[in-house]
Amino acid sequence: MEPTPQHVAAYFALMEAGALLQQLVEQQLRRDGDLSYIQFRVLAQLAEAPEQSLRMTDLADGVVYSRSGLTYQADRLEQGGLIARSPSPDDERSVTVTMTEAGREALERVLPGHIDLVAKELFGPLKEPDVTAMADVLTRVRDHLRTVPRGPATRRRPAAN
Amino acid sequence: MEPTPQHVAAYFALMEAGALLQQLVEQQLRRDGDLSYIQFRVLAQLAEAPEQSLRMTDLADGVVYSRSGLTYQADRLEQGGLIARSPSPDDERSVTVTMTEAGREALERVLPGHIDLVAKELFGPLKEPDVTAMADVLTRVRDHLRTVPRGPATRRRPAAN
DNA sequence: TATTGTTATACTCTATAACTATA
DNA sequence: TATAGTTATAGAGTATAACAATA
Repeated sequence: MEPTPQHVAAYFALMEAGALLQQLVEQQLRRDGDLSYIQFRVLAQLAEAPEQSLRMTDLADGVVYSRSGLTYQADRLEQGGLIARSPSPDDERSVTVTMTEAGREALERVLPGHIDLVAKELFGPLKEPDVTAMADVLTRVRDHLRTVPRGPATRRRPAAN
Repeated sequence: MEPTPQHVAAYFALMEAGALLQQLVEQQLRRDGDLSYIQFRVLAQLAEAPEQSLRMTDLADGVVYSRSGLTYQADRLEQGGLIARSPSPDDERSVTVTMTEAGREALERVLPGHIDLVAKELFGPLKEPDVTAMADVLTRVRDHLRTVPRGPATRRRPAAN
């Protein structure tokens, strides 16, 4: 299975573009709101959730994280006053995470620069048809990749024990 | 500047596809050759270089790394016997990094699985025209992103001091 | 027994600044 | 003075396993 130069170019371009864009995004989020990308995604998920609340497990699913890793990030966000944790009403084992007013403000403080950055640095060099093609192709790639078993972060139930 | 749903979809798909693919790649490299992606890239660069040798600075440029970060990785690779460091002949300040035979073997041990993985998980869901479109669009995005000043890793000379 | 979440711990990686040596 | 590279150190993030509490 020899890959063609086109395949090699596409692979490298995806890996490098993804890494570079993420670096820029993290830099912007850190500068404008002292947030990591993970923390930004946690807040963004809470913002879309009913009552700005989700259980820890639901957040971990969305962010593709290990449990303890999410606990770590939740600790950070709680120390900063951006989220609050409370026992869940229905299931006493669960912890409900709620975005605070300060959390919403942090998200809103960061969003305009975020949108600007993406518009300028990602879409700047593209024309409309390019955006359509990119969304089409990468959505299919992402949807496939989501189905591929990954390491510890995804393995909720070890395959064979 | 309201982004269209197409723009949002393209942005999220790129970020997530890039992250998922990188996770899979790192998992494969670790499993097949106990290499991190960075270490893999260092070895790949050395493999293409004349006499399998490059200076530390050239490597840092290629891998987009801070100096001390590269020293750390070089230490690891040297401990594993995959590279060797020697004083440069022309410039006594420089260190020339050379891939050892064990380094080449590690690279070759890892490459088939790497190519298989990418063929299957990245290009599996795509048809040929998709690959062409992806290479075209993402190459332009990457080339633009390369020109954007990033954080510490790139800042060789601080802007204004 | 299984699930939710936390804790303790160790490890990897990255960044900064101070430092040595050479150009 | 500037450049190449290392070192010391500190900090962020992640994974594992053990744990407590609830289902």
